[in-house]
Amino acid sequence: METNFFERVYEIARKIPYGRVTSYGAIAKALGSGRSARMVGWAMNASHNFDDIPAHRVVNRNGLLTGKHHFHGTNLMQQLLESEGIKVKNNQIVDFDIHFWQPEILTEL
DNA sequence: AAGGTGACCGGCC
DNA sequence: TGGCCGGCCACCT
Repeated sequence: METNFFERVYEIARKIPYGRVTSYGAIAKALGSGRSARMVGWAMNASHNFDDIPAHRVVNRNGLLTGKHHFHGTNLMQQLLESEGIKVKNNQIVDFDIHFWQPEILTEL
């Protein structure tokens, strides 16, 4: 078992419904460590090795597309979100609280 | 083996 | 109002 942490993050990321978004902190909280949001972000960094990870649905608590710079295209992330019916304005998700989806808390795995 | 980094978050000044 | 700092934990050099 190497880096099960990644799999846990991916497990939740994959559960993000279509047209919904979540924050790193929310995923971190789902993992049981609400303050380890950085790890979530880092895990998403490795998500490039997996095509099943909708990293574009994961943004920071501000609903800002902080990780868009890591995508292949500069505005690819925004296009993907808009493609799912999510409006993005100035690199920020409009009505983020509405589209926000909180993953189920994984008490144990 | 130790130190630095990171797609964050929350609090403090 | 906004900028700075600490915390958190895994990965990389």
